[in-house]
Amino acid sequence: MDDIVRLGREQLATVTPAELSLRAVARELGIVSSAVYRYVKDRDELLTLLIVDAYDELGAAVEDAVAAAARRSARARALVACQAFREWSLREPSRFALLFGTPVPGYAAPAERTVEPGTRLPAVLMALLEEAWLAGDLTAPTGSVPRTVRHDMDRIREEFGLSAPASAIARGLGLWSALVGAVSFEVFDQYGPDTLSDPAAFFDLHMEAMITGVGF
Amino acid sequence: MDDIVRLGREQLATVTPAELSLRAVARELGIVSSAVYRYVKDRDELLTLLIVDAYDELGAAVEDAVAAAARRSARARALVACQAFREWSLREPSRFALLFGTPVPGYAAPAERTVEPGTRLPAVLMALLEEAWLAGDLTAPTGSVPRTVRHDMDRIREEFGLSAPASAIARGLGLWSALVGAVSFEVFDQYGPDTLSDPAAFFDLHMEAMITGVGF
DNA sequence: GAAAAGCAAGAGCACTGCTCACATTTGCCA
DNA sequence: TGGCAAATGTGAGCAGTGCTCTTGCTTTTC
Repeated sequence: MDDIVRLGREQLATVTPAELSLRAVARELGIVSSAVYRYVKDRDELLTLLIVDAYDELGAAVEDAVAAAARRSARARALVACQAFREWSLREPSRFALLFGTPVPGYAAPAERTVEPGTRLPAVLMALLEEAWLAGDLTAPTGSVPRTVRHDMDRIREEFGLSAPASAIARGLGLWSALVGAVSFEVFDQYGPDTLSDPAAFFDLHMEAMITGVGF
Repeated sequence: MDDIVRLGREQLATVTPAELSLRAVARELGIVSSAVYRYVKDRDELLTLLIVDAYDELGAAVEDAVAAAARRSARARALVACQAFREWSLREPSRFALLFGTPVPGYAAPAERTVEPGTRLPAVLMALLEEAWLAGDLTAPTGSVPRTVRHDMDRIREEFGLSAPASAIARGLGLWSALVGAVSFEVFDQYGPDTLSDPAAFFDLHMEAMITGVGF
């Protein structure tokens, strides 16, 4: 099992999720293709394993980076988290695609196995937001929040035990999607060719603006 | 040729770009698979055609929406553009994935055919930004812009003939990536299941915040 | 030592992209 | 109208994919 996941992960280094091949895994394992089905029900099953694997590694990378900056401000650590996210993603483009790119065809990730590791990342951002809020370092955004949205944000507050106001949570969620968008642009080469000579600097600038927008 | 593109587009309504099948197109065309190669060099060639097709339709949808709101402020029209982008994407998830999702395996879009239609969208945002700037309705963000980024932004300014300052251009580009990120989250179901009961309201709230952040 | 699991093999099905030699149809020009 | 060349369609074939099923071997368990 470990070998299968490992080989799958290795294959993702050179190949996009959609073309991940069970037969290739079997080949490298020195085993006939059908034998793999002893251990893994499906190609989808392998994908799920790899998704969880990637979420875990990415989550650990971000958490470690944040922990290593423990003495800095919540705002600074939020930027650190974004940078760690970006760096992991650029290092592992295919695994990033697995998590945040086009979902593979008929595959629907089983919620009970992927939601928990998948929330780990936004949870880091939310924890920093909460910390800043409790320390009085977060200025809640002005402007009203629609009732429906407020309701959803309140549910999130409850679920994660947050005391920051709904408007701030909404901004945090926005930051999360913007972060993925920015990284996705880089990994998938969405900026035109040669428009950014120093993508890291642009990313930092953009993310600092986003973080400021959240109220940090 | 038109039939091939049309059938490809229809196929993309039910299937992701990675599993777009030339044979299926041939089948629905009542033609043997190899005959398609008379008209289309490659599967990649068909993908390119569909990409251009999708960019054009999406670009037109956004431009039309903005034009239909011609009497409103630049800021309001920026939100309209974002909403039009979102709506088209939710209506055409596979084509959105074709443009902004995981790039298909070995395929590299030929720049000379896709860059121009692809810049049409950010161009809309930039035009609104420029308009607001010229009207004095745009407050340029404070804070310094790193030299490398400034240089890149200046090149963009020149290319598009913009007079807005580099810092504003950078914010605009950030808005563009954040927009794609937000829509991608919805189309690809990245928010957890049932976290947003009213995604449209959340999107509007988020985008208004982003647009404010740009300085509109 | 025998029965019962666990594991691997290999054939086979339906699908994909793509190539190539061959047949047919079409349109144009003398 | 006849003929010819270009355009178009055919079908077989190669290499690859996911997946299933039957067969056989090996290891564990009783």
